[in-house]
Amino acid sequence: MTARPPAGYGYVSAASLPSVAPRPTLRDVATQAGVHPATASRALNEATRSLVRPATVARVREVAAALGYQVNPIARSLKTSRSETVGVLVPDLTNPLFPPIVRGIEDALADSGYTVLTANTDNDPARTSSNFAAMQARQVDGFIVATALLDDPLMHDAAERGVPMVLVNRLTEHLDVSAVSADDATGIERTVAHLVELGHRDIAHVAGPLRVSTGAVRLRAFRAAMQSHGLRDDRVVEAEAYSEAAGRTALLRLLDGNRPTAIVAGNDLLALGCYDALAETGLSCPDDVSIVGFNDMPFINRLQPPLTSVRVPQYDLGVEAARLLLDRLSGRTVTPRVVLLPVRLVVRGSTAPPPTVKRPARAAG
Amino acid sequence: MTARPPAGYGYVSAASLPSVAPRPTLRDVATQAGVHPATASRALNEATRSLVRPATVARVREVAAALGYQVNPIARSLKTSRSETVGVLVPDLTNPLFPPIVRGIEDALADSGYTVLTANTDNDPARTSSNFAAMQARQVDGFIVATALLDDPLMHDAAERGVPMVLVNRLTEHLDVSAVSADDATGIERTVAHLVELGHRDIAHVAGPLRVSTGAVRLRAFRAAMQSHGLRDDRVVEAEAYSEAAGRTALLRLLDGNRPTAIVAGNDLLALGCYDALAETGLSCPDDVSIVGFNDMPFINRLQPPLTSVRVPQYDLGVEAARLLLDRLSGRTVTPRVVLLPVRLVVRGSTAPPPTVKRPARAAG
DNA sequence: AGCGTCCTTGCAAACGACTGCATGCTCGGG
DNA sequence: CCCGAGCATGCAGTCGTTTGCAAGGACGCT
Repeated sequence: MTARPPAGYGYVSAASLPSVAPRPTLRDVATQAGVHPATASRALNEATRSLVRPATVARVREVAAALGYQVNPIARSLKTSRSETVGVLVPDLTNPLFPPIVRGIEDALADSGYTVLTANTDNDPARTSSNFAAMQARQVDGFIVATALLDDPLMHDAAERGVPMVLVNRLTEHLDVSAVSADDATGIERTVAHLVELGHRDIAHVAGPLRVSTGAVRLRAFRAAMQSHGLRDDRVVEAEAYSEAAGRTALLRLLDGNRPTAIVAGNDLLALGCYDALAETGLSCPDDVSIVGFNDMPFINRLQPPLTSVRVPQYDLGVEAARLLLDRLSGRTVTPRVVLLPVRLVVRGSTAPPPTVKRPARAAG
Repeated sequence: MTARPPAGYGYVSAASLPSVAPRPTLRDVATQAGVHPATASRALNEATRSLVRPATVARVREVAAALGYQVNPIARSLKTSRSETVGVLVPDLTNPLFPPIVRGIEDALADSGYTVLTANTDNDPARTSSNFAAMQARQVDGFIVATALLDDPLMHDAAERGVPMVLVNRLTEHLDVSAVSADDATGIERTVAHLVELGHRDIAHVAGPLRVSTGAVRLRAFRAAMQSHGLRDDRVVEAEAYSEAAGRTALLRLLDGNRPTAIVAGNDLLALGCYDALAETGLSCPDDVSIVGFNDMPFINRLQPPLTSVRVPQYDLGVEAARLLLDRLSGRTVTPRVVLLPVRLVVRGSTAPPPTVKRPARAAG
């Protein structure tokens, strides 16, 4: 075996091409500035800069700039065991709920020099565990978690050990961690109020999976709201997942009995599924049944009919989560906080007064 | 100042709690297995395993498993100057085109043990540069770039220096890098053929920005297709961006003259903008004007009317890009390749035969 | 029986930055 | 004029792995 340069990098003898100049190291800067690497390090480092004579600082920084020096985050991480990187775990980036959140996180973190490692868990325990472990191994300084499963032992342990962690759009009662979420309860409350105002009395709820915190929270809010209006709060069916298919199935099950005049769907995807179910049953929205979604996904205003939905400030959710984490990382805040962001009911074409023909005993007019 | 443990990690005196066991290091494994760290390293490392006696390998691996040892990627990176990490640059994760691509990339890379660093550039040169630099500093092994701007000097230099890089959904002629893209030309060709078959002759193109490669490619394809049918190929207006607003503006400009019976939009967002413009002008789609989009975004089948569009296999685009990059990183392939993935025209309600009233001289029937 | 050759393993030097400690210098006060 | 304090800087070890080199042992062959 003859010695070979590593393949793939267009390696050439130094004579022929201006061979790729290796990135300058701290030592290069130091030498060129006529100081010891330690001094250069201190001069370049915000926190230790005060230990170095201003003139020296200036000289070092000049040289560094001239050489285009950038610290090697890897070497730094090895020594400091921090990485200026945070891990973001989402179930599925393809779900329109998450991109704005992730975007908000990235924007907010980038301002502080952090970068983001993302992974999709599909809410699958195995994937969650392995992704989480991989991120921990890469020394991420903290986590932002939008995944449902907090039962993951790895994650649970980590949280209890005090690994910085913020939950987005998911709450937990078992664990003492910061979380930021939309004010789902108020959203549901307004939704119910809106429907009641339109004249609905038979209102059903197609709930998201109850093992997911949003599913449980919204169901509870639905019950509370219905009770406060003195209405039956037990017309509820749980969807198996937050998906169109699950929404369709759930509503079909519900329509089997005597049908409600309005449906509060656990989220927009479920609402879309409800559209399908209604279409299959020959019912019309909103003439026969009104439907309200949750999240106000992009383009949902262009559906037929445009969906009334609760707008969740997803981007801000991400930004706020990032802030919480940054506070935690900087040591400013240590006690977990829960932040609820306000929501807004956006009324569109999918909600209308109930059909009066519903009570055939009365006059049809 | 009394010495203080670093804040925020629930630090306690070693006696009171089972203090957080630091992750075992290679040295721990070695000691416990009664070998030198170097041997342990070789035993644990796929590529060097053959240098170690099988019995020793087994012993080391057992101990490693028992201790729950995982290599420290940071230390490894420092030594090998590779990071098992790739950088992904997208303009905006919030644009529904990109999540599936990113997801495909992540899934394909995860299988090979790579993790993904993502950043949004907004197609802004400054953001692009700084993100790119930050990723390079973090020793990413390669890049997958979905951003329009290849003029970025940093990126351009990097590409020429042979930094592994794959373009997604963007092509370039100035640079010799691998790229994977949808077969846009064929998509447009099929679109035009479909419209012609329906009876359309006056077909216009609302093109995406021409400085973006997809904009240019699709325009060229449109011209070619029209010519091949012997039709006028100059009814074209360029949108300033791939956005609904730009699509609306562009079409309004176009409708000023005598109007076409069908519109080929540069992508779905532009098509949505066209919907708006038609609505404002009191025209109906598809009765007065047919519209075709590009990309087949999620939920676009639920619009009013459901949009005929060219389906692009976005997820596969991401997977393929990841594969190309992996090939490159493993040194198997060094010559750049361009991969075009097949597309499919999905016909829905936004396309119909042209209104016959258009030629008032003829019979109205 | 001796010697050469693998094969297996150990040694130690990196990779690049950070940091506790030591050192040398300057300056001021008595 | 001397000494101590304090500031600025240098020294060297360290983080956890990888890897070229060398050494030791076992084995086969003559």
